[in-house]
Amino acid sequence: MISKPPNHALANTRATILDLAERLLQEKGYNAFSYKDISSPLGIKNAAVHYHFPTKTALGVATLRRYRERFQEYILGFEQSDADPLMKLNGYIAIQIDHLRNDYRICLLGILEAEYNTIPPELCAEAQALEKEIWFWVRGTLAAGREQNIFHFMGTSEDKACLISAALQGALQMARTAGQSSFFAIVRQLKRDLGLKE
Amino acid sequence: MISKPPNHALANTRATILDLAERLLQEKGYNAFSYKDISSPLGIKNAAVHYHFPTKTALGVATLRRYRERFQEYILGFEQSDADPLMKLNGYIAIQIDHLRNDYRICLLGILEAEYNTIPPELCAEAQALEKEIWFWVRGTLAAGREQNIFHFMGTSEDKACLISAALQGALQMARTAGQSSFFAIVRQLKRDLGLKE
DNA sequence: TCACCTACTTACTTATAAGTAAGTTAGAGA
DNA sequence: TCTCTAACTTACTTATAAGTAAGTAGGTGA
Repeated sequence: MISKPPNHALANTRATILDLAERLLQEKGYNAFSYKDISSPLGIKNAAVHYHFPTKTALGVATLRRYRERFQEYILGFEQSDADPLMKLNGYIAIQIDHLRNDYRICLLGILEAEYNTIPPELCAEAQALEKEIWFWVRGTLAAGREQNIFHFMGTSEDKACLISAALQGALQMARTAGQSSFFAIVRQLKRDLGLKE
Repeated sequence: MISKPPNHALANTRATILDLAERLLQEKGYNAFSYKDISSPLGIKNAAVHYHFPTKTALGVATLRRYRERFQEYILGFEQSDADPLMKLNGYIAIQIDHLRNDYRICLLGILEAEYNTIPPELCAEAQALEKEIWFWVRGTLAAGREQNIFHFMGTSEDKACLISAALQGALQMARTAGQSSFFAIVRQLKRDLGLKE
């Protein structure tokens, strides 16, 4: 028989730690959060976090891995439903809006790249992988949308995918100093520059 | 008579500290650099840095202030020479390329916004001011360029200025994981989307 | 020449971080 | 019932950070 996980203070401590770590990364960055920021709100001790994730590096890698898996599931959901490229793009933008509305969180790639020279190499590798995956999917979505006459733009879908990814990443950061309206200004303009109606 | 500054180890320690602080901010961020990162390469002691800048907050604010002043001088230089809007935009892009080529530095606004929830409020205020100044200048440049039939785009110059600022900020960060080519892809696409010839 | 100021150094304090070793407890399986 | 293990806690260690108080050296002005 498969043994059930023992039920202590939390139903699933490991997953709850990852939830918090992800939020802390997006709100404060890798360098600015500590084990105390995780243990204290969960009502456990620092060493309990170390039990699940021996090092901060391991915690960071696990957080990124899970995020990447979620992203893969998300885009797989799009493939299964027959969403058109505009719906896909809007879905991607909706994720960012969700971050914005949740205490001005930013894209994980944003902080990892900003802190790139100070984080463990394992995290750099995860960031590179995530960057590639997102770019690849956006590129494909743009190419399909142009073929279906939904998007209209000059240049390659490769370049356009870089621009849109970078702009949205920058937009979430900019919102912290310039307010949420600047984020929506950027989304508006990105859509105009894809030849979409207002 | 105005007394000359005494000449000790460095010609101008204060300015040298600010130079280093600026570089450290762009390369590692506010949270990831310490007084040792400044004192050690300058061959002085931590306390000497504290002599010039009593707190890290004060050092951060002074660094940002000087950066803002330099930006003002830079755009003033454009007004005095009669540069056209395209030359101005290219000048702005050239600054970013310079950052990129100098050890993948990123825009100061980029790290400050990424670390926004963890830095002293005085620095947040400086970041807001810088953001406003840059946006205002880009907006004006875009509006002038459109009037002179140099730039072509849909929507307001306000929105377009947000997009271009955010995209370039994101582009420098993205280059850290995706390489320098991704930065130049974004610049290419931004120019295409302004109706500029390749 | 003497007192003073600028630009430091020496030698600390306090706080917080990551990480570890050893002990504890509750349930699950044999 | 007994033992084993997962999931912790307690109690540390070590490193590094920001910041400070007191002392010093060398040039300056009266």
